[in-house]
Amino acid sequence: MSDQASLPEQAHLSGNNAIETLRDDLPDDEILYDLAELFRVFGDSTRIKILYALFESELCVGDIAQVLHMSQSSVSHQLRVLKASKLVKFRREGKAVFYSLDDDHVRSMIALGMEHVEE
Amino acid sequence: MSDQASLPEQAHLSGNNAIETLRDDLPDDEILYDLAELFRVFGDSTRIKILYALFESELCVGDIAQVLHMSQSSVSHQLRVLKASKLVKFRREGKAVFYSLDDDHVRSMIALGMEHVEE
DNA sequence: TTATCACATGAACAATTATTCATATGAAGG
DNA sequence: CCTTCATATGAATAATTGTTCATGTGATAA
Repeated sequence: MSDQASLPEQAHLSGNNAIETLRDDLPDDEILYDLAELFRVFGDSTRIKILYALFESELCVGDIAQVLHMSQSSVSHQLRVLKASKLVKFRREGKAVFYSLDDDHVRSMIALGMEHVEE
Repeated sequence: MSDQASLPEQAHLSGNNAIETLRDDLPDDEILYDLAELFRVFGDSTRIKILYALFESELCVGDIAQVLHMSQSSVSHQLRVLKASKLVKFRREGKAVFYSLDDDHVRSMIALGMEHVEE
């Protein structure tokens, strides 16, 4: 976290305290951390697959596991993460728990990401 | 990666091969991996801060380090990651290297993420 | 060339994390 | 009650990754 030994302190920015101004214009650290955390949740193949599987309809945990060829435990663990970030919601129906995308924000995010990936 | 010992195979999905159909509708694994990887790049506080710092104007490495109170080495390492994902571009001017956002995709992504974070 | 500045990079370490295995919870039916 | 099915969760392990430190590269100026 501390600066390295000898920074030349030679700013290329025009103006004297341009660096401080720029720093003060950044959102609070807490907000930036939450933002990074949100992206981190999307940043895992398994979770992305789960979200994609839920694109068209809600699914229960076992079905997600079968669709993705994954263990029930692993899926459940990741659903927990997705739940914590409010990316999915769920409802109970007997023994089964059905998960679905929480809102259209999720679709928008993935769609935007896809645009970049597909160049 | 292999399935767990004894899945009951009791699909809740209507229809017999609904599971296979859903699986086949998913994008290729490679694409989903790339998508996750893109989000993973956004999923780090340092890189998010760097991108934010570049929102208004291009900056050289040393200035970014000063704005974010980080070591030059750490910034450089992360710029490498951002470069590899085509989120930033750069140009050389004498000894300094100036980085800037590659396109408006980056702004859109961050803006969308912010909407979710700010509830 | 030699010295210095700005940046890049390799290695090592610490911290985070996704999966597996085993077990616990909770609902429905007998 | 007891059993079974569906899901959740805790612990342990392996793999990934961000930072630091030290050093390398490339450009400018004397």
